[in-house]
Amino acid sequence: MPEPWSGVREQFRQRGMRWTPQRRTVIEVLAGSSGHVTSAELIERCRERDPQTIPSTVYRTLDALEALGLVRHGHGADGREEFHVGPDAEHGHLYCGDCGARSEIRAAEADAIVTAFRAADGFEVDLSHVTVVGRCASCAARHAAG
Amino acid sequence: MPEPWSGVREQFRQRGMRWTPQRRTVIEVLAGSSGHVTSAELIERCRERDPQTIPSTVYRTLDALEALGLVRHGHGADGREEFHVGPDAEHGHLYCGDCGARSEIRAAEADAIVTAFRAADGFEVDLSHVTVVGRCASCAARHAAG
DNA sequence: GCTTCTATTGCAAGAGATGGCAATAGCAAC
DNA sequence: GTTGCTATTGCCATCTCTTGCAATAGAAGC
Repeated sequence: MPEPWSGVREQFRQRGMRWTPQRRTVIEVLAGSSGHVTSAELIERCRERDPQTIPSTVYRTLDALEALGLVRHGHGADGREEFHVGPDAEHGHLYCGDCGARSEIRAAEADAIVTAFRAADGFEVDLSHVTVVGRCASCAARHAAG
Repeated sequence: MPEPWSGVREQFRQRGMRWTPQRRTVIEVLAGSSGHVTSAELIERCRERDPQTIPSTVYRTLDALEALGLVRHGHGADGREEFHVGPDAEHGHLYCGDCGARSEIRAAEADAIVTAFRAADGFEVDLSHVTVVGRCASCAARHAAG
């Protein structure tokens, strides 16, 4: 099992949580995923491995993994849940409302956001939970022209 | 009917859309609201005026009003829909994941965000659709201390 | 007022997400 | 291996939001 999943079972046990086949399924699917996954995708892929998969169990497993810091969740532009896997979990997203393009928020912009809020309010932004909606460069240009 | 609702009926008609009792109900409720409203609240208040209110009609009316630019919708921290009413519709939100406190993003921070993305990607941020999640000043302090 | 066109409604069905609760099954201890 | 505690599961109910479709009812023209 690739990092950061190799020690999950022990992490669970150390916290008095149990290692179940259902959780193993979810974690195997996550280990085979990269970047972002929507809940629907996750459930779908879990069902490929185990057709008996129950959605609420998947959601609860994800909650548990989030408590362990192994995944983070955020909400996409339509408000539906998305999960980020792995150590590069700390990033937000840009979403173009016109063409649907998605990209990650880069360090420079991220810093601008975090710093602006920290300075003004002392508010500590949770970047992984940020989805910024708007219009990407090409759509903005097309819109301005046409 | 207070601004910006006084001319809604005409705006509807000019676009070939119809003025119906159901829409009137929704608009009256919106006119009596300020700031943010969740869909659930709206439906609830519409039912107080007209117990026959059907949720899907409310949602479709809100879509129509958004097309007219009279309301804007965004997604709260939990991904559920929220509507902003009136001319000050263009603002984002801060949400504290610890204590649940909500506040509006002020002009200074808003500028920092908009400018950062415009400079870096040419991305035009739709502020009204931004909800930033994190930890408010007092919760951050409490967390750092305890 | 009556007719006609068609935007809207009401309803039913469905997907996504979440919580309660009884039954199940990890796993630690013997 | 067996026992006991209780974290989890599976299922059901609920809530939010969306879509399709037949029936309804605005509103413009006569």
